[in-house]
This record gives sequence, structure tokens and C-alpha cells, in this order.
Amino acid sequence: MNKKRTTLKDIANVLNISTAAVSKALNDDTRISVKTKKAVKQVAKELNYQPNHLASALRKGKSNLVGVIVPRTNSNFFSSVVENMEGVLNKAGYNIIITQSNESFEKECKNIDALLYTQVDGIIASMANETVDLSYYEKIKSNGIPLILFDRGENDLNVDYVGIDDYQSSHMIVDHLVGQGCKRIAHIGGYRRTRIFNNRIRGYVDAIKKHHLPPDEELLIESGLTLEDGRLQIENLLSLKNRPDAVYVASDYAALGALQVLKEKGIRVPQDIKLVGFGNEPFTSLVTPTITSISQHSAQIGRLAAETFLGYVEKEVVEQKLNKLILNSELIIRESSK
Amino acid sequence: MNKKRTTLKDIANVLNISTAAVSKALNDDTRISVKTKKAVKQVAKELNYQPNHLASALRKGKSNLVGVIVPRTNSNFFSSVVENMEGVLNKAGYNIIITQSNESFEKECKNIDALLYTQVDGIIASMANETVDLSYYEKIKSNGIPLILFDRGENDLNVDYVGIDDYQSSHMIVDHLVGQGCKRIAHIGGYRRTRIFNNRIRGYVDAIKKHHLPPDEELLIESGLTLEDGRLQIENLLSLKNRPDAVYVASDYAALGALQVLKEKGIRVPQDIKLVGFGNEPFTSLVTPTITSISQHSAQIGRLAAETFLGYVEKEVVEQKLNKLILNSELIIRESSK
DNA sequence: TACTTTTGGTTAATCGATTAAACAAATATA
DNA sequence: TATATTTGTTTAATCGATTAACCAAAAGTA
Repeated sequence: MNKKRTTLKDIANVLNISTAAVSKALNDDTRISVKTKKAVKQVAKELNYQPNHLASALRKGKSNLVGVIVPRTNSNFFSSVVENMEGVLNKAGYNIIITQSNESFEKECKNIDALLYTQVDGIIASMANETVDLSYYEKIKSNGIPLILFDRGENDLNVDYVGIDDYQSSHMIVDHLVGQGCKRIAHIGGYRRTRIFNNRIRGYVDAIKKHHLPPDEELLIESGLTLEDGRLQIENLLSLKNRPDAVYVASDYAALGALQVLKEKGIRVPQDIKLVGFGNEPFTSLVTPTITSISQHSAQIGRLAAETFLGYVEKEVVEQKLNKLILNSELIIRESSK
Repeated sequence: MNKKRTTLKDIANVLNISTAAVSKALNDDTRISVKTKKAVKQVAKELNYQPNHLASALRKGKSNLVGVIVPRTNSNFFSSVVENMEGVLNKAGYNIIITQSNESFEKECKNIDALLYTQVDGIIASMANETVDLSYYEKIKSNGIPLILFDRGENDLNVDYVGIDDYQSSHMIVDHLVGQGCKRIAHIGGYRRTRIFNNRIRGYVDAIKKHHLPPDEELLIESGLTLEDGRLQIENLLSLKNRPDAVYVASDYAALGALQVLKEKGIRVPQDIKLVGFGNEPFTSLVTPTITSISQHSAQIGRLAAETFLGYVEKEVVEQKLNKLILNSELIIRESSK
């Protein structure tokens, strides 16, 4: 019934003043008397006035909306990143629109279009695995709104980036395994074309060298890092004449797949082979044995990405300073590597 | 540099026609000549024209945005629901705004305000556990936009609802356990005040009766259903003189907690005690033993909720027919109960 | 007193797209 | 030929909030 939302005009009519006065009163303009302000706010409450965002955003040329694109929200990492991002942005008066690419390039493009169409004031994104064509991201830049990438970010784009130090993380893992007495450490990694996986591989290779362990091509594998990939690649490693005594897997899901196979074959973890994952997904502490993994400080990544965005919109001067924030990760040591 | 987005006016100027003609051409109005349409679309592409959603939404009084509120996106259930919802809505020309309540009533209220402020055309929500005060949901209704609840929905609100048949699900579980030879089946449930948990409890009690098993108050426990709660309550059950031979836990997380304790104590699952969870979270098939659970058809719930919304906005006549869609669930039998 | 400031507003333009109403030119119909 | 209809477009109003520019009245100041 009561479909009509109350507008500034309705309030103005009640008090017999102009809509401009009402608008200013609600925004606490100094040129409006305390008395009028009180009256306006009173009537606004009575009529259950809800400002029309579309109108004000249109007029002000600013929507106070930030678009967020993630591969999927269904991992702990991304959901925690988003939650913290939202906390920071809400406090600054922004609301966020979360979209999922489902790891699909096509969906990601659609999301970007939808967000631009909604006139978001900025976009914070983590790219889909598939994404290699960056023209859609260029589109964001050419729209003149800030773009901040996190976790998965091709930096050829020349935009801000927040993530962890993957190279350094690999060092931590190898150091730990060597400390546990391992001499043949394998790495089931992602594909080199994705920057973060390339960095993990580089870190692994350099750390192996650092410890004067014999490098062995057979011990380094690239894969898609799904659970299935983990199962498949551990089989390959087990079929070697000279089996590894430790496996560092660049994703928790693949690590879990590897663990399943090891258990099925009666190979004891960590006694026979030590295992380390990456990402600190909740299940790593739920399975038996619990899996050692790298925690990516999702909360901090979320906050920093949000603050980077705010740095752009809150400053008058749009200084195009590039921020590349590389955080340290943390090695969570659990049963699988002790 | 190129901060100015191109507008209808820019296109109109290039072609020396009115903005009205441009608008109509882009919307394929029949009164515009094919020639003009072609020219307009051509120029639009050249100037990289992006329609301003705020302006058109303001004018049309319709934002083509649907707000979605979930407790958290980080479970497989909700993320799958949302994904499917989005699929249906996108096809109908709607974009969605996902918000998380983090199970907090306060956050939920803020989300509702933010969504209304953004002028969404409707809201699809699953309520936070905390939520008992429904005034904010009333606010949505009084705004005149459709409200559809799923999974967690207090139906006193008199709004549409999509969910599974919890009562029936309990029956399936008990039937299955009885079929496996169990005689003392315990239930670690949620709090009765939440409708879905109450239904699960009712189903459990009635199914026990149906099979002529002796009802035992000690075997029915209400709890918060976190992993910790699962650990705690299984301890209670184990300390009984007469232990249960099966435990039906109303959440996978709590079931996992129970499983951990059972394993720690050397009690074999399923040989000594059979275990069933609820929700079919991915980890149920990852842990050892894999956990039998109830799958909630998240994809279907998402699609149906979206379609229910479309039913409101696409029909001219706003018939306030209430839809309560109760779907059948599916029992996924795994190692823990065989 | 005469002029300047301050106070507290009002008017009107604006954001960009849509659309009802108007209208000129072309075409059809009687 | 005269009138009616169709085609293709323009004009102008509109959505609701904001804001630059303006103005009248009250208060301050020389």
C-alpha cells in the first residue's frame, strides 16, 4: 500500500520550507538554524524518511560503493579477507558489493561490467586462475576509479597490490623441513605462469640450493593444485626409484589429496614422509594428521587493501603512487611435518 | 585523465540529434529508424559509452539490484546457494549484492539498511542465528519490496520461504541408522528456539517412536553446534552408563568435533559408534572416516529463491500469494555409519 | 544613522537517462 | 485534392538530492 517512499519534498511540505533547507538540515549544514534542524530531523523520523541513494549518488558523482571480486567466497581465506575489508570500508562510509568469478574469466568480465555499471567508486579484486587477458582490468583503470588487487594479481597492470611474500614463504617451509632432518624435499607447485606460483617455485629452488641439497628435476612438479591433482602427483613422486622424504604442496587442497593417497598406501605421515600445505584452510587442523601450512594473514590483507583504496579517494591529490604491500606469512607447524 | 565518462549527450552531439533519440536508439525503440540506431550504436561503441545506472535507476524507479544476506559465505552451502541465485537473476537482468551478517543481529540490521539505501528491488535472506527481533525485516516489507527467506527463516513474518524438510531429514537419518542395526541413537541438536533445529528434534523423537525404540531423555542434547560443542557433548554421551551406539549430530562441524574425540579415545567409528552429520560440508568427505550427512540441495534452493523473487517483479499484478517451498533433502551415506 | 556582516534561508540549476507529449514530414486513404 | 495516419524525431518534464548563487532580515560596527 504505502509504496511511496518519503522524499525531501514531503518533509519540506510538512514544515513549509524548501527542499534545499531540508537537505542541508539533514546534512548538518552550518547555515541552517538549530531549531530548523531539529524540526526537520523530527519529521524525517516520523515519516520514516530513507534517503534515496540513487539520487544523491547521481548528483554527487559518487556512489560510496566499492566492488569486490573474488574467485569464490567459499574458502576461509577469501571470506576472511572480505570480512575485514568490509569492516574498514563501512567505517569510512562505504558499502561493498561482493561478486564471485567462480574462477571463470568470462564471469569475471561480467562482474566488472556489472560493477562499473553500478557506478562503484573503486574495485578491489583477486583474479581468477583462468585470467590472462587483462583488457577488462584496463577498462577499470580507464574509467578513472581506483583498482586494487590482492593475492592473485598480475602486476604487469601497474596497479596496487596486497599479498604475501610467496618466495619467502617457500624458504620458511624448506628451512623447517631441513630442520626436521629431511634431505629429499619435493614440491608439488602450481603453474609458473601464475606469478604467485612462480614465486613459490623460485623460493623452493633457491632454498634447496641454500641448504646445499642436490637439486633434482624429478622432485619439482607443476599442476593445477586441485585435490585430484594432489592425488595424482603424489603417486608420481612415490613411483620414483628414490622417493622424497618430504613434500611441500603449494595448496592445502592438493596437500589433502596427497595425504589421502599416502594414508591409503599405508605410508606414515610424518614418520615416512613429511607433508606441508599452503593457505591454512580450516580443514588442515581437522584432518588426521593435522597438516602444517602457511597462514596468509587474510585479515591484514583485507584491511590493507581497503585502506589502500581509501588512500585514493580520501586524498584530494590523486597521487598515482603505486603501493605494493608484501606481507610476511606465518608457518603453522602441525603434526604432518614433525 | 579521461575522467569524464561519456553520456548520452556526448553521443547526441556527435550525431547532432537529441539525447532522447539516442536513448531510444540504444533501447531499440520502434520509433527510431534503423539507420539512426546503427549510427548511434556505432558512436556509442567508439566513445566506449557506459550507461549510468544511477540515472536510469533513479528515473525508472528500479535498480535491477537484488540484495542477498547470508550468515557467512564461507560455507559450501551458502556459497553454492548464492552462486545459483546469481545465475538465475543475472539471466533476468538483475545483479546481486551479497552481504554477510557474520551471525550478528547488529550487522544484519546494518546490512538491511545498506541494501534499502542502495534501492535494491528485493531482498533474499537467511537469518543470523542471533536474530529474534524481526522489526528490521518488517522494515523491508513496509518498503514495498519483495522479501524471500531461505534456510533460516522465521515464518511468523508471513513471507516467502525456501528450505528443506528438516523433520523428514531426521526421519531419513534415524531410518538409516536403525537399518544398520543401531538400537540406542543419540541426537546432538541445536536449540529448539530456532525453527529448523526444533524440526530436526521433532523428527528425531518421532522417528525413534516409529521404530519402537525406548525414548531416552539422556540421548537428546541441545547445544550451539560448533565444533567445540560437538566435542563437549560427545563426552557427555560417552560418560553415560549406557552408551549410545549411534549419534546423529545436527551440524557437520559439531559432528567433526565428536569424531575427533571418538578417535582420540580409541573408539572406532563406525564399528563401535556410528555417526551422522548434517549439511554435507565438503570436509565430511575429506576426513577419516568420511562422515555420513544430509545434503540440502543448495543449488535448487538458490534457484528457487531467485525464481520466487522474479515471480513478484515480473508479474504486473502483485498477488501477495505466499510461497513456502519445502524441498526434500538427500542422505549421503559414507563410512561413518556403515 | 548608514553601512557591513552574519544568519537563515530560497531559487534554480544540475547529475544522466527516460518518457509523455508535441510536432514536422512523409505516406496512405477517401 | 483534402484529410488521416504513420514515421522519426524533438521538447520538455521528471526521478530525488545536492549545491552554487542569490537574497531578505537581523545583528554588528563605525
